[in-house]
Amino acid sequence: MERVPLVAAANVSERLAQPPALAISTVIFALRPSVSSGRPTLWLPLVKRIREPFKGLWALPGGPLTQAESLLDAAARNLQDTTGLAPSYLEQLYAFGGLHRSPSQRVVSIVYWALVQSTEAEQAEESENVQWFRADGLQELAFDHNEIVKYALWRLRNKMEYGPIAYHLLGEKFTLAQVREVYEAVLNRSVDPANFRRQLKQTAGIEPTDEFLQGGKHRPPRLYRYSGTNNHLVKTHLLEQPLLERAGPPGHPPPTL
Amino acid sequence: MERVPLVAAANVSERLAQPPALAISTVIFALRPSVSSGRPTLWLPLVKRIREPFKGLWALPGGPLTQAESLLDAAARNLQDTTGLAPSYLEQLYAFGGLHRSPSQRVVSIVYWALVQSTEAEQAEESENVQWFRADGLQELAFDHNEIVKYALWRLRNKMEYGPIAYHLLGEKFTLAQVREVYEAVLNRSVDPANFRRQLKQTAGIEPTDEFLQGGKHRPPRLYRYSGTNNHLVKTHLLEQPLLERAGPPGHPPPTL
DNA sequence: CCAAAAGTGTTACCGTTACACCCATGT
DNA sequence: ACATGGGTGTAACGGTAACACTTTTGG
Repeated sequence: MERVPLVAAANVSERLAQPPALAISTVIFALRPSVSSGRPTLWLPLVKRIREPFKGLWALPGGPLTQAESLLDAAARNLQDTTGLAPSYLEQLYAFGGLHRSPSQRVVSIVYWALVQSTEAEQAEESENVQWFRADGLQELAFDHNEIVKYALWRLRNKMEYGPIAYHLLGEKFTLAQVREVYEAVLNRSVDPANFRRQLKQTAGIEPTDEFLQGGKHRPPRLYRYSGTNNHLVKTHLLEQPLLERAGPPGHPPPTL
Repeated sequence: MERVPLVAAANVSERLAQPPALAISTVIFALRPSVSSGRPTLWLPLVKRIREPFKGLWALPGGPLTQAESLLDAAARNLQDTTGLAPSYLEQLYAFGGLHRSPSQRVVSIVYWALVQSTEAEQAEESENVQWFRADGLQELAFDHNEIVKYALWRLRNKMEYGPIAYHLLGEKFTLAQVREVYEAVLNRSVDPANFRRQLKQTAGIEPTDEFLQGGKHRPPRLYRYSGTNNHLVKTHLLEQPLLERAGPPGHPPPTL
């Protein structure tokens, strides 16, 4: 929400003299069962604009950056404000600073993206002005937010292919099949269960528990736990380059809006 | 409640009311022959601070974001301003927004990183207040700029392992051995010439010319040309996820300063 | 006993790595 | 001729993909 104190009837020269406004927005992903198939799919919460510009359209949660907050804190806070949830993973996506992103004023948005555990996501608040939508096939959003979501999705998919982040969409304990479902949902392709299992077991940070998931129709699968630094929420630390995390910035940063 | 000496006579509440300042900085890489070995190594230009804070220390080139510029334009401009050069590659690195990056004022810096062709880099301007330094083993810099450079280096190295960016450090035409030298210089390890050659030839976007580099002591190597979208300088385009560019955001974003 | 998911074993495939070898040129 | 980097051939290695197979549960 690039809401900015409308600068009343500011004349042009005055507007030019002012620095660009700075806002934080967040793309929040969570898994929810699809209405049709019941299988998990990606959803995200949006906020309805209650004033111009783009009044009535849906937009990413966000707000101005206040003096006392770091960028990360600001992102976490507006995640909390809109959904009532705490992120399981939170990372900077990109800074969007095109000249005409907002018709009324020059705004630079620093956008974060977050993953929320599915167990918590069920309790997420909804209201008249906050609703969840399927991440694919979104309607037209305010500002350049369609592009931003598209880019966030690309990042999520890209990262899921090599990084240990799928767990952040699940609860504390999970079966390997559930992890596989996450991959299939996010990457939108089927994955061989046998090979997938082996790859996961090689991956450090994923530990078997003594528990098994009961209540299924078949052989009860073992539950696992993710023991990677749980603070993936906050300080992704000081530039050690981990083995698995190939990473690198977006091969393609998004259009320079 | 730390006392901040600067900011003239601004009282605290006034400072809190102001939005954080927004600045653009750029980490500019170019290859220059090492003084000792003569082999190419990574260098970058820094600017000496002529006022507080950190007066006398070296810092990344940068400045405030003006109303009329996109983020990318601003980065390109201050690259031009400090070195007199045009970037061959330019990409957003990260937005740094920690609370105490600058002692006097809250500043959010959106940092870009750039590659400059070695042919041009030779003509780069130097002066009392602008000098080039070897990218590794830098002295203490102003602000959090040591961290930023460290992160930019990590990104460069990471990207070089899978992306077609080495060419941006060379001239228009180059031998495969020169490309290999770039890899060796940046990644700091030796690369098998035979295998490297084959990998490059598979890579799309690199085309042989009819010319050969004369004047060497041995068999003249063929010259090649990079025909990838040359606008890698500017619009890295609309989110097509290319095959080679695995990419994904920094596995680890830098410390949230 | 049967269906279906959990979990294991095995093999083919493919890209990378290591390194032996030939080619072309200046001295 | 010979030293040296340019350039090609080839075989071992390692990770992934495909898929047959065994195990364990509920019905």
